[in-house]
Amino acid sequence: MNNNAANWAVNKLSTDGPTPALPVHELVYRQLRAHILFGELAPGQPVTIQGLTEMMGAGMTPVREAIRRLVAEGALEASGNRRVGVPMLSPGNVDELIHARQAIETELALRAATRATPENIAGLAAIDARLDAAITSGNVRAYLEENYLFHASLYAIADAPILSAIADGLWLRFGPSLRMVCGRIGTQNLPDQHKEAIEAMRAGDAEAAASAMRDDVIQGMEQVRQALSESIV
Amino acid sequence: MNNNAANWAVNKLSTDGPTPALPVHELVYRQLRAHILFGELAPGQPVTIQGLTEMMGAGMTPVREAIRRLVAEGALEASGNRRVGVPMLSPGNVDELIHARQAIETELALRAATRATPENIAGLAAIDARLDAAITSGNVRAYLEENYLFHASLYAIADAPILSAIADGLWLRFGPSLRMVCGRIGTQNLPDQHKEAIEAMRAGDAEAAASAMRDDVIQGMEQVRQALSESIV
DNA sequence: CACCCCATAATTTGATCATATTCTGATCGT
DNA sequence: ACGATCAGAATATGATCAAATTATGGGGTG
Repeated sequence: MNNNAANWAVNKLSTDGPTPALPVHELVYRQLRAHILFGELAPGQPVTIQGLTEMMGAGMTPVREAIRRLVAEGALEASGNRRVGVPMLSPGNVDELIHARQAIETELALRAATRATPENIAGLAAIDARLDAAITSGNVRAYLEENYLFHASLYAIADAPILSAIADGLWLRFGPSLRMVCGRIGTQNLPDQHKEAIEAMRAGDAEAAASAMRDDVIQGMEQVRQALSESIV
Repeated sequence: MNNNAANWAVNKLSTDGPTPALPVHELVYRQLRAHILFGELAPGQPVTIQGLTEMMGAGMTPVREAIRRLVAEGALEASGNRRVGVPMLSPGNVDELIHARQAIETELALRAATRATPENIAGLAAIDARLDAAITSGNVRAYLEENYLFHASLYAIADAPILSAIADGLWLRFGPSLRMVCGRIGTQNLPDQHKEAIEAMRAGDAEAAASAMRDDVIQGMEQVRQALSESIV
C-alpha cells in the first residue's frame, strides 16, 4: 500500500468509502481545497475563519489549521494584516507557473509512462472519456474535476511523492483562475492532449508521453495567461 | 517594498530588528523551521505538540498551527496515526530532489542573474566570504546557515515568489540530511560553485551563472545521496 | 447648503488559552 | 500469546482578549 501524496489527492476527491473517523481539520481542509480547485472561490475573495466555522459547522481550531495548511501550499494568501484570501495571479506568476509545471509535470509523466501497467492506462483512458463527455456537454465543474483527476492519477502512477506534492501545489495556485478561463471561453476550446499521451504510453514510448503532457500543460497555461491579460484590460 | 516569499525567508533567519508584535504561531514556526533547516532535529525524530508547548512556552493552538504548516511544506511528516516527525529520505526521494532542485534553482539563478544589481552581487559575495570562513574553521552550523542564506538571497533577487517558495520547500526536505552529511564528511569537501556564479553575474553572463548554480546543486545533492547510501549500509 | 475629510466609536474578525474528550500504544495479568 | 486496562498524547470546543476594518458624526470648505 503506497500512501504517497498523489494517491491521497486522488482518493480524497470522493467523500464515499469507509472513512475511519477522519479528523475534523482534515475534512475542513479537503472541502476548502475542493472549493478552491474547482472554482467555488474566486481570486481576490476573502476567506474568514468565522465564516468557515459556521459554514462547516466546526470549531475555530480545526478551521484555523486547515487555513494555515492551504496558505503554506500557496492556495491561500495571508495579506499581512491577519486577513486571508484567494490570491490573484499576476502575469509574472503565470510565467513562473508555466516554467514550473513544464519542468515538474514532464518529469512526472516520464516516470509514470515508464511504470504504467495496462490497468493504469485503462484507468486514465476511462477518466479521459468522462472528460470528453464533460467537454461536449459543457459541464464546467465536471471538466475541472476530471481534468485534475487525470493529472493526479498520472502523478500517483509516477510514484514520486515529492514531485507530486509540488505539482499538486501548483494546481492549487492556478485553480481559481482556470475556472475563470472556463467561464470565459467555454469548455470547447480547452486543451486535451491526453489521448496522445495515452497512446504513447500504450506504445511504451515514455518520451512521447512526456512530450504530449508538456504540450497539454503549455496550452492550458497559455489559455490562463491570455484570459488573465484580457481580464486586466 | 517587495514582500515575496524569498525575501521573507532571508529576513527571518535573524530574530533581531524591530519586530512589530509578531504572532506566536509565526515565532514558533520560525524557530521550528530553523531547527529543521540547520539540523537540530535529526531525520526520524518525533515532534510532539506538548513537547513544543513547553519548549517554546506557548499554548497548544499556535504550536499546532506551526506544525501543520511545516507538514504542508514537507518539512515534517504525519505518520497517519496522529504522530508527527522529521521525515527520513529514501534514495528515491533524493532522486526527486535532485531533479526538482536542478529545474527550479537553475531557473531562479537565471532570473537572478539577469536582474542583479551591483549591490546585489556585492551582498552575495559578502555571504560567500563568510561561508568560506565557516568552511576553513569547520563551523558546521555557520556553514549551513550561510549556504542557505546565499541561495535564499539569490531567490530574493530573482523576484519569483512561486519558484522561490518551491525552492524553499525543497531545502526543508533535505535540510536534516544535509546536516548528517556535514557531520560525516566535515565541511572541507562540501561544494561551493558560488564564486563561479558570482563572477558570471559580474560579467553579465546569466547562462553561465545558472550553469554554475546547477553544478553547485548537483554536487551538493550527490553528497547527500552518497552519505545516505552509506548510512543505510 | 451640500460635500468631503478626519477623528472616534462600534463591530467584526483574528489570536490565544484552558479544558474536556477521544484515541493510540503499551503494560500487566491471565 | 492474547486481551483488558491505563497513562499519555492529540483533537476539538468555547471563552476571552486584542487588533483591524467599518460605520458614524462633527467640523471645515467650495
